[in-house]
Amino acid sequence: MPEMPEVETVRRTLSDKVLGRIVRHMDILLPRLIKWPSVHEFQENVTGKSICQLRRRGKYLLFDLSDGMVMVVHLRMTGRLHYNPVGAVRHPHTRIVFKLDTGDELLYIDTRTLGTLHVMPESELNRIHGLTTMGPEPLSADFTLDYLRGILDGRQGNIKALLLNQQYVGGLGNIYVDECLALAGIHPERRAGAITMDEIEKLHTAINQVIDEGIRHGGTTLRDYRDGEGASGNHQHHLAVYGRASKPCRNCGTAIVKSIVAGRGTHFCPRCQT
DNA sequence: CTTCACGCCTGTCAGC
DNA sequence: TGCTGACAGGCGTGAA
Repeated sequence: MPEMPEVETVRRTLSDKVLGRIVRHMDILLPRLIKWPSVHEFQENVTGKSICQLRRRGKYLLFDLSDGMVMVVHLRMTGRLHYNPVGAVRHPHTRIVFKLDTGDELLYIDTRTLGTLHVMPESELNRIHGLTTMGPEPLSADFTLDYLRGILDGRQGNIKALLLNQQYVGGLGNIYVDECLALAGIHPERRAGAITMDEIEKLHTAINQVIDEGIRHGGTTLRDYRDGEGASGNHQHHLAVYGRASKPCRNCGTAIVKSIVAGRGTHFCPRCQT
């Protein structure tokens, strides 16, 4: 569900509200979401600490706690973090409640319960494989045109699978990959290594532009996604291809095609993307 | 090494 | 109305 723009929006909408707050108590309603260390240790390591900083890396959210511990949350498909003012009713799919010193709550909500939570010292974050191996993010200084050229060079797989792989580019997911390829005019099944220099430039620009717009629109709400205050995003109104199967391409009017690429539902314009 | 199918979960929707 | 199967924004694992 949430990709980089959504997770970044959650971070922004939550930061002001939780920074400096102390976690007084936790209700872990669904213990199996805690992946490290044990549920008991997790509770001990978080309770009584204040939240000093809220960071994001790719699709991970990192809560820096007052004693150097870091709580790492990944929302996977349907995870949400909501700031819940004192007395407000809890979402029915609330799985973990962080009770703050103000009486307000931070809720971890997750319909499909695929999300993950870890807590560990900063120095041990390498326990989380997906964090350790993550490639540079769009809009970051490391995500250069040369870098993109380098990871495409000689690659036999299709471009869609490559862009979905967090080891190459961190933060892209199924929606934004389709949107990036549409903007760059590249067919999702093109062999990555066969993409021309000219197209790689377009793709590099497209990735940065799509992610930037996604963030500026507060993310894409198709069904489940909400920001830290429970509000929907707006980027769903600006999508070029995702979710628009059989609707006319905004550029040429040809019907958008939906197929399966890299095992995922994939949308593209058969005329504009070659 | 890469690529693919699958499992993890619940909810929704199309088709019958 | 009710049932079944496909599918959904992610990612780790194991097999090929």
